[in-house]
Amino acid sequence: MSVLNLPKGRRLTRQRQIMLDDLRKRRCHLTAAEVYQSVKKKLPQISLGTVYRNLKFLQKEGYVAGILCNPCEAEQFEGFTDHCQHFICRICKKVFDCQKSLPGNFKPKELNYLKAEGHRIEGYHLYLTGICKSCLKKTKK
Amino acid sequence: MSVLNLPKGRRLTRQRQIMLDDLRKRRCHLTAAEVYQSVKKKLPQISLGTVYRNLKFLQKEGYVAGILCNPCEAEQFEGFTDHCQHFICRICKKVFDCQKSLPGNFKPKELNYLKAEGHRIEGYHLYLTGICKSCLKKTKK
DNA sequence: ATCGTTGCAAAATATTTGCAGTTGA
DNA sequence: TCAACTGCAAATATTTTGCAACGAT
Repeated sequence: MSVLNLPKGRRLTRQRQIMLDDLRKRRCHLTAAEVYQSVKKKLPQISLGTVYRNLKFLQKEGYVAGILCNPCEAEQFEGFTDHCQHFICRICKKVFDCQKSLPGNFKPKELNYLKAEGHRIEGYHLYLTGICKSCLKKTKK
Repeated sequence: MSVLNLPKGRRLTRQRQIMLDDLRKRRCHLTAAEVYQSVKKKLPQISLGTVYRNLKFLQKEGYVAGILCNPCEAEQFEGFTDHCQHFICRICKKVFDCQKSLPGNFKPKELNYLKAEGHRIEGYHLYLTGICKSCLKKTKK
């Protein structure tokens, strides 16, 4: 169970709790429709509208990571906001998670520049782009 | 004028040329609708369908950078594929270009890992996330 | 002349929204 | 209690597609 610290007035509903838990547990990138399908198992009554509304809400509050989606078809969500490293094939659109592949996380000290400008940096997403092994093979044929 | 090196059979049309030039000249992130509006100045007859088709085409060929869009509303395109560094405010969705801010480009030697796996890495996008100065001010109120 | 590309318009998808009923704090 | 939510369904917005005409090689 993830803990949410919501601003005064906003409510922690079952729908939000389950959506967030689900996103975090699955550790992958989901479109709104996929989140809907997934969450429906525990909340058969939930509506797509609610999923959209809550994704925006969680995103605004910083609980759900941006959307990402490089050459991906649809907007996607994931349950982590701090940092992520991905490799995305521009041909097949497949996303390879590099979290474990890359030794050590990217900690750019250049961030100090942005901090000095007065922004608050909370995390980052690194998207490496190119062509994956499998698509390279097909191209060469 | 950007030079395109298209695969045999594919054509370099005025529409594609102008779209690419425009995307590169503007050096910013545009939705398909924005590209359409922008390109229309030079090509009043162009249709939205063509813009969508060509964005996908240019993207697949590697001429137009992925889509990006972190906490952005709609899919966005930009004219560079090699590397980009952005800071995105999760509240107002504004995108700050860090290209000039960050001294030196991010050249992760960890990329060797992916190369060893057989993938071809062509570029990267770094998205720093957080809350911008202006939104921070409003929050504190 | 051929065949990839285009504009147009319709179809398919995806996202947002109004509203009346529900529910968390 | 009661304003913040939700489900539902209708309204919008976005993206894709079929097709006949066009145009680059």
